[in-house]
Amino acid sequence: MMIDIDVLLTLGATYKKVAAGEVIYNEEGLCSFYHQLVSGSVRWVNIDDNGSEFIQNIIEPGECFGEIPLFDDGPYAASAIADTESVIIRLHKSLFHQLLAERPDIHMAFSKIMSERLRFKFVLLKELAHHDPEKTINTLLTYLKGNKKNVCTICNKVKLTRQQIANMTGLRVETVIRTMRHLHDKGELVIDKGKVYF
Amino acid sequence: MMIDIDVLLTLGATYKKVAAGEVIYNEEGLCSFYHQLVSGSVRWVNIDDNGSEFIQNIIEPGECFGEIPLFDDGPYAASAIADTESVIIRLHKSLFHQLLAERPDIHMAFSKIMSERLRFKFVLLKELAHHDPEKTINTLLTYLKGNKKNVCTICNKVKLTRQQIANMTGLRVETVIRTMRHLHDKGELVIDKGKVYF
DNA sequence: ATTTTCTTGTGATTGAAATCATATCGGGTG
DNA sequence: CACCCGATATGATTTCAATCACAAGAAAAT
Repeated sequence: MMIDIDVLLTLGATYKKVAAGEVIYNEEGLCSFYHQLVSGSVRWVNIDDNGSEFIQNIIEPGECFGEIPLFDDGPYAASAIADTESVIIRLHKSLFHQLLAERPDIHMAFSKIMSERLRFKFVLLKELAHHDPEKTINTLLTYLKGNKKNVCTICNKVKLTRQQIANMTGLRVETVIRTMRHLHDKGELVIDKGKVYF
Repeated sequence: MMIDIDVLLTLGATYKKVAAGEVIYNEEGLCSFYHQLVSGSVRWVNIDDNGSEFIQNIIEPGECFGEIPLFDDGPYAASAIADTESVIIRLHKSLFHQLLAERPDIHMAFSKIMSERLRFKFVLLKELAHHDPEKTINTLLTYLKGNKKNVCTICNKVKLTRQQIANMTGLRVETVIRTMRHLHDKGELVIDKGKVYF
């Protein structure tokens, strides 16, 4: 859990319900709110001219998102789109800064989150630069597993569609499918009803 | 300038001189210090099994580096190597945290730096995923120019070797050379004595 | 229940960057 | 000054992911 919901509500944060597929904010837009996901699923994506998506992050309940412009005052670095019907809680930027000033412990927790996200980018960037699909996918899945991100609530394994893996790595679906078959043959993962469990 | 040097010295920070090529700390190593570059140049790199380097960042005087593990308590995400003879100033991790607690303004400035670095990773990651060398190089150089990073002190243009660009983008030198010749022919940059000015 | 859409799946072809080879240039060093 | 090394330069070849084409299964929408 990022920031306690009661704390946010006390300061005047408001709930917002978004439908599946709804755009919460757009890349390049200006930012006036701190966002935290209460329930559902939100993906953080860059969409290019041909409509293809690069997934920067898949946000789970309790996590914040869109935090970059809260500090550097630039535009949003990526769009946020609801994967499923979701509830988010929003706090106005100025109140958010007030909160950080009053609660150094929350500010520190925030710095930790930013560090973790930066570390994830370091890892993935290094891996993408190597142009080795098998290593890239393996590193991504291992990282997610180690950080309990995008894990199936029932079986405790990382659960992503191959399309999502493709969109997180810049590889094509076909390449991901073929590469994962390799990993599957080596017994490093389970494919059940088409879905990947790592 | 990141943190005022006098503030650091008052808290007990110490100077350290490193020779060109010297490794300041190694990837995967544990972190006990806040690092800030006083003079010289430091590159922040991942080195793979075959010895090829991926440059995460080229640090200039006044900037901090190696800050990720200060917050998430993991190992260093990359190695720091001095490009030229450099002077760094180091503050013990515990004292650094004490400083942040005492000086919310410094903590906030730090959050801003982290945001900017995270944003840079977002931009580059999205670009690498597209597999378009010309766009990747153009985006990298435009970003650096916009943020006045790695800019020539005399002519105010971004100044990098093509090898460095290759190491920052995961492209091969030959590809960068060929691509930049294109950009040069289009008049978008200047090549002088082999060096690139954008 | 049926249509539509998204995802998986697989083979054939292509294209662009990686790789290999080799040479030259320029800065720094002993 | 001569030497060396890193960076630039360029052509030839290779390789492997992208692309194309097409099919079928699963899930969501109507």
